[in-house]
Amino acid sequence: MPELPEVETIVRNCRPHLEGRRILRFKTHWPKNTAPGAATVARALSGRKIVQVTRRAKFVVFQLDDGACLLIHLRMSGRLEWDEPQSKAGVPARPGTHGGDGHGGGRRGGPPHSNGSPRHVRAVWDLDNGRRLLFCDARKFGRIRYTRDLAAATRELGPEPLARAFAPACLEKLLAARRRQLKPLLLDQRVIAGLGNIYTDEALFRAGLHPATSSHRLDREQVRRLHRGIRDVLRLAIRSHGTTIDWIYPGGWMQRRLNVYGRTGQPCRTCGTPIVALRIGQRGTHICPRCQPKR
DNA sequence: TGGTATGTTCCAAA
DNA sequence: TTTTGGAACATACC
Repeated sequence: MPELPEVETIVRNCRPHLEGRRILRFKTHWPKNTAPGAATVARALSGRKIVQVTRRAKFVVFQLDDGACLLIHLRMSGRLEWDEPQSKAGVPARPGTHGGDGHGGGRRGGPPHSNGSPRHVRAVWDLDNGRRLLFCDARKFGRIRYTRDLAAATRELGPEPLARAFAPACLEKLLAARRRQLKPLLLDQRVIAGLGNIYTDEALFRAGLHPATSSHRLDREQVRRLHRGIRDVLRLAIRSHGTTIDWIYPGGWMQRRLNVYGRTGQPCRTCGTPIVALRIGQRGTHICPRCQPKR
């Protein structure tokens, strides 16, 4: 699912269409994943204006005109889409009677829009300009959370790796405070917020570090390279509008620039050694065994 | 059919 | 106490 660069791209894309809009109605078809409860959130959002759309870690954040916030986490397969209200023939958009499950047609191939009707719709925002924003999520792992206290809701998250304040010394401190393998450490949102499986592998490759290295054993130069690797790969991915691997996230082209993720068996772009797939911390992990030697 | 999946969380074991 | 491994969540794709 989307990591920091994909979420950032989504936020930038929908920002001009959402900021200043008023929410007429919010309806979730998957109350289990809506906190603190479908009815409460629907009531709280009704009539509110979206004043700002931002990102924190992998959360899309709608800041509302009463100071409250709506946090959307896409997890593995969530997407934000637009449901265009009227077809040219004046036929109203199909409401999708129950749970928004796939309406038969357009089953084979193609993006969810091939049939004109998005699949797996879990929540809907009706806006004051007649447009409808949809939260679609095949796997139902996504989460929508309403809060009056954004700081409290995001208190557990680590620093933003692209923030100015995130200096090499900051990373050094985070790494030295624990003795964990680098890969699961970097994936831990409480340590650093926003990295996922793709960009963790890519950052470690750029730093020339093996993903199973213990975090407290890096010297200052290695920390500096990792810091650089994280920031460079995230910035390049944002410029590339994220990584498109499968049907879940369209529109990006970072996949052409990946060095190790998804390149098992292909030659390393630096040294030609075939890329190897490992399992570390239950996650598929990709390395160049020559550029990222173990210790 | 079985294995895998861009994520997070909870629990048990080391 | 900290770290690691496994399972669970629910579905689609190869």
